[in-house]
Amino acid sequence: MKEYDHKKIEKKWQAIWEKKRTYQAKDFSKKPKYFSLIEFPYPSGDGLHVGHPRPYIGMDIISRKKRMEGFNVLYPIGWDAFGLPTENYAIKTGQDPRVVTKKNSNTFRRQIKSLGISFDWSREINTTDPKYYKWTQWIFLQFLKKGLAYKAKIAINWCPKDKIGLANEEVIGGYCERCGTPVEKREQEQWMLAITKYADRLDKDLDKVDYLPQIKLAQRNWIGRSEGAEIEFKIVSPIPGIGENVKVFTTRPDTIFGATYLVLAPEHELVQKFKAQISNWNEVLQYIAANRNRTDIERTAENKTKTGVELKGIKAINSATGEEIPIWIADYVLPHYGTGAIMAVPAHDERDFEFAKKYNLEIKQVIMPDNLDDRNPPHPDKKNTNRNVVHIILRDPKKKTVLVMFLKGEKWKGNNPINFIIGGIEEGEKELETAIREIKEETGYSNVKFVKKIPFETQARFFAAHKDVNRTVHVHTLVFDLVSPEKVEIIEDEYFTKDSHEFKWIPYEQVEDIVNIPDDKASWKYFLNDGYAFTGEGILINSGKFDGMDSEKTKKEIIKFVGGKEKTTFKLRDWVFSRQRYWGEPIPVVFCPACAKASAGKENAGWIPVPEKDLPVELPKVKNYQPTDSGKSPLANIAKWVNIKCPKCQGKAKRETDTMPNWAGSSWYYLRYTDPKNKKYFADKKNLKYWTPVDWYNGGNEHTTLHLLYSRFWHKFLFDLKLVPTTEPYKKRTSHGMILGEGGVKMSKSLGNVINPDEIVKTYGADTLRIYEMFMGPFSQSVAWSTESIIGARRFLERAWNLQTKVSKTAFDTTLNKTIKKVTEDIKEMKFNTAISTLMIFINEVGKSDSISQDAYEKFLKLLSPFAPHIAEEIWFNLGHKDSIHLSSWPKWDENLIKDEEIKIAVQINGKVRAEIMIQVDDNEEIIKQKTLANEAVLRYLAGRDAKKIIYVKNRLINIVL
RNA sequence: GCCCGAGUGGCGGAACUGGUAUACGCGCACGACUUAAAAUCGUGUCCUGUAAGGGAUGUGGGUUCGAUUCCCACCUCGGGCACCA
Repeated sequence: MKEYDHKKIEKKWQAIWEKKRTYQAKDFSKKPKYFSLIEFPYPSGDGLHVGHPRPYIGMDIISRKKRMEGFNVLYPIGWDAFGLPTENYAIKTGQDPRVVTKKNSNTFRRQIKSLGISFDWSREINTTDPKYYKWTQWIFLQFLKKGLAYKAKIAINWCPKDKIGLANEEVIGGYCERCGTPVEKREQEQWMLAITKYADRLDKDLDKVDYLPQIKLAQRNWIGRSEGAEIEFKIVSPIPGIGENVKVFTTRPDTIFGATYLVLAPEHELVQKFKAQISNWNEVLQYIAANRNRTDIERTAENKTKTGVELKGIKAINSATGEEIPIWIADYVLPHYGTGAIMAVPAHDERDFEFAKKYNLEIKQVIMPDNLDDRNPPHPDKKNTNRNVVHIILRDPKKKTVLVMFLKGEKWKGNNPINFIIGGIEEGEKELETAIREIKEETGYSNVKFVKKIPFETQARFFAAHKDVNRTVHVHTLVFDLVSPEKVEIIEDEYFTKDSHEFKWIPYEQVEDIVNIPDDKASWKYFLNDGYAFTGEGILINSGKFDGMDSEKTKKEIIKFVGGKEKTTFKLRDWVFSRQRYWGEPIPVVFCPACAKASAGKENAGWIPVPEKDLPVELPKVKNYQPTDSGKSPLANIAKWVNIKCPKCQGKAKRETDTMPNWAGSSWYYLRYTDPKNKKYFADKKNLKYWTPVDWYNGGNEHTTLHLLYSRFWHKFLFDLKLVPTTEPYKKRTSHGMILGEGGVKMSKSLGNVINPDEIVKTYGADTLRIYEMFMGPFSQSVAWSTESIIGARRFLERAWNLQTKVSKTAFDTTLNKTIKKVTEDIKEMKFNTAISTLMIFINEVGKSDSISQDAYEKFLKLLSPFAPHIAEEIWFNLGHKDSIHLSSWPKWDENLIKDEEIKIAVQINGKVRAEIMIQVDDNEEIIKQKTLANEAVLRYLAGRDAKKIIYVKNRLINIVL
C-alpha cells in the first residue's frame, strides 16, 4: 500500500469530478430536489482566509449527504462583487474595478476549488456582470412601476474634506475613517424603497419559516412592531392664530390622564406653523439649529442627558382631562417614528420621567401596581373586603433608622408580614389624621413631625390572617420624622396586643431586605430614589370614570373615549437605495425637465424609467473613480453618457448618476442560480417552480437584519407580481460562528494573524483542513484557530488510510451501527464536531483489532466522505469500486444491533456515586435492588441503616436515600 | 442603557428530556521501536490527599433523592442596536 499522499490524491479527484460533472445539478429530475445555499463571497484583494470556508464546508457536508440520500442537489456559488473595498482600491490605484474584480475572483475560485467543495460551478454568477445586473435593474423598474421606489431628502454622513458621502461603517466615532475629519450631516436627494409597506408581512410570515429562534427574534426586533393608538391633542394660544390639532402616537393610551406635557420633535412641521404665537421663538430657533448641526461626536459626548425647550405662548389640551398642558420640543423625540410627537407621561415612562425631573414638570400617577402578596395570597373561600389604608415610614433622622413592625403569631403559617406602621382610614377621617392617631396608638410615640406624602400609591391583595378575611387595600404612604422619643401608653384591642406585634428600629440600608410586603418595598424604593417611573400595568387612579379598572383591559375604551384610533407602527424605516459612487449598478432612470413640468406635483415627477428593452444600463468606463466635488457619483462627469434623449418625449434629458447599494445584487441572487444563463427572464418560471424555495440557507449573524430582511422583501414583492411561486425565499436559516485568530481575537490584516488556507492545504491537505475546521468546536459558535491542533485531524485521516492493510473479516456490528446513527443525526443538526469525534472513536476501536471487514470499512468511508471527500474516494476506488463514493447511497443503521445486552449502571447513596454494578438491559427493578443491596461497597456505606427511599432510573442509575 | 449569545482540565471542547461531569482532539509525562532523532504505537493525565476520603462546570442563593442542565440575584467576556413614545 502506498503512503497517504494528499497532494496527488486531492488534485487528481478534483480534476476527475470536474470532468465528470459529478456535482452538477440537473434541471428537472424524478429525484426530489434540494437547494442548499451559502452567502456568496465578496472577492476581496486579500484572498481567502481560513474563516471563509467554514460555512462552505458545513453546507458541503449537508449537500453531499443529501446527494447520497437520493436528492438532486443544487449547491451553487458566485461573487457578490460590487461595493466599497474594490472601489476604494480603484480610487487609490487607478485600476479598473472590473479588472480588479476579475483578478480577485480568480484567486478566490482557485482557492475554493482546492478545498474540494461540491459546488456546481457551471452556475457561477457575478453581480457585476451586465448580463446579471440587467435583471437587478429590471427588478428596480418594477418597484418604480408599482410606486415602491421614490425620491426623498435624507440626511447622510458627509466628509467635508474628502467631499464624499460615507457609509456608517466608514464613520469611526464621528470621524471620517480615512482622513479623520469630523463627519457632518448633509441632506441629499436619494432613491428610497418602501420596505415599510411590507413590514407587517415580513413580521408575520416569520411564523411560516424554520429559522433559528435568535434569528427570528433579531428580525422581529429590527422590524419593531408596536401596537398603540394615535390620539389628537388640541393646541391653543391666547394670541389668536391657526387652530391646530397635533397627533401623537402612544403605546400606552391607558396612561393619558397622566399626560402632563406634550413633546414635539424639533423638526415637527407644527413648530414652524406656530412661529407667530411662540413668545420665545429665538430660543426655539437656537435649539433647533444646535440640534441640526449636532454631529455624532457631540451626541456621544453629551452622555445622554435629555435637553429641550418649552414652546412658550402655546399650550395643548389633554384630550382626556381637558386641562391645559405645556408643549416642549426635545431631540429625544424622533421625527420619523410614530407621528413625531408624544404625550409625555412622566409617572409611567422612563424618558419622560427623566425629562420632567430635569425641567420640573408635573408628575402625576395614574396607574398603581396591583401587588398580589404571594406569601399570603387571598383565599378563594374567604370573604373579600376593600379598605383605604395609610402606611407610615417613621424615621429617626439622627440615627438613620426606620421603625418596622414584625407581626407575630401562628395564624400566618410562617409567612409573617414585616412592614411599616399600618392603619385603616376610618369613615370621614383624613390620611394625616389617621397616620398621627395610628403612630400614637400602636407605638406610643407622640412627638412626630409630618414630612411628606409619597406620590406613589399602590394596591395590595392578600389574606389577612389576623381577621380571617381577604383584603384589597389602596395604600397611601406618608413619611414622618421622630422629633423626640417620649411615649404615651399603647392602646391594645382585640387584634392589637403586645404579643401580636414587635417594633424594631432598622437602619436605612437594611430596610429593603427586611421588609417583606411588596407595597412597602415599592414605596421605600420610591422614597430612596426620589421617585421612578412605574412602567408596568396595574389599576387606574386619577383617571375619572376609569378609576379602579385594569389598565391593560381598558386601553381600547380609553382610545374611544378620547376619539383616537388604534394604530400599529414599526421601527423599520424605508431603505435608502442610492449611492453616489461608481462601483454599483446604475439606477436605470433619466430625468427629463420637460416631463417634470408636465407632471409637476406628482410623485417622481420627471423621472422616466429607461425602457426595459434598453437594459442593462451599462456602467461606462471612467478615468477617475473619485466622486465629484459636489458629492455626485463620478458618472456625473461623463457628459456623453449622462446626456440622453428622454425616452418619453424625446427632449433633452439626463441620466441618473446614482448607483445601487451592494445589497441590491444579493437580494435576489439565489433565484438566478436556478437558471443562470437565461436571456429572456431573470429565471424561467419552470426552473423557479422546480428549485425554489431554498431548502437551507446558512450564513453569518451579521446579515440577519439587513441582507436577510432585504431579500425577503424583494422576494415578497416578486411574489406579488406573480414572478416567483413562494411567499418566502428560504425555508430554513442557520448561522455559523466566526473563526478567530489564535488567542481568540478577530483575524485581521492589521493584527497580522490571518491564516491563509493555501498553506494548510499544501502542508496537510484539504481533507485535513476540512476535518479540522469542522472538529474545532460547535459550528454555530466562534472558535479560535490553532495551527498546533491541526495535526490531530491529519493523524485521524492517516489511521483511516492505514486500515487498507487490514481488510478481512471483523464486522464491528455494534460500534458501526452506533456510529452510523450518531453521524447521520449529528449532520442534520450541524453537530459536525461530535460527528467527527464519533468517527474517531470508531477508528480507535478498529485500531485495537487486526482486521476490519470490507463491508464495515466501506460503510465507514461513506460516513467519512462528506467530511473528507478526496481520501474517501481514493480508498473507495482502491477497494475496487468503479463509481464515485459520492454518488453511492448513505448507509442505514440497524437499531437491533445497537443495543447492548449487559450494561454498567451507577449506584448513588444520597445522590453521590458510590459504586457501579453490571445489569442485564431491561432487568426489572426488583433484581436491580437486590443486586445493589448485595454490593459490598453499598453495604459498607449503609452500615446497617435502612434505605428511606430507593429511586431507580431505568438503565442509568439507582439512588439510595438514607 | 437595552437585546442576544457564552463562561466546564494546561488548551479547543463533550454531556440525551434534570440522572455516573470532563467523550474526542491538542499538549504534557513515561514506555516500546531506533545507533539517534522524527514519525508511529502503547500507558497515564481535573484538583487535593500516602490512603480512606474530600473538592471542582464564572459567583452567591433556591427547587430536587439528584442540577453543567430549571428558577432568582450578581460578575466577566463576545456580538448587535443607539433616546422607538
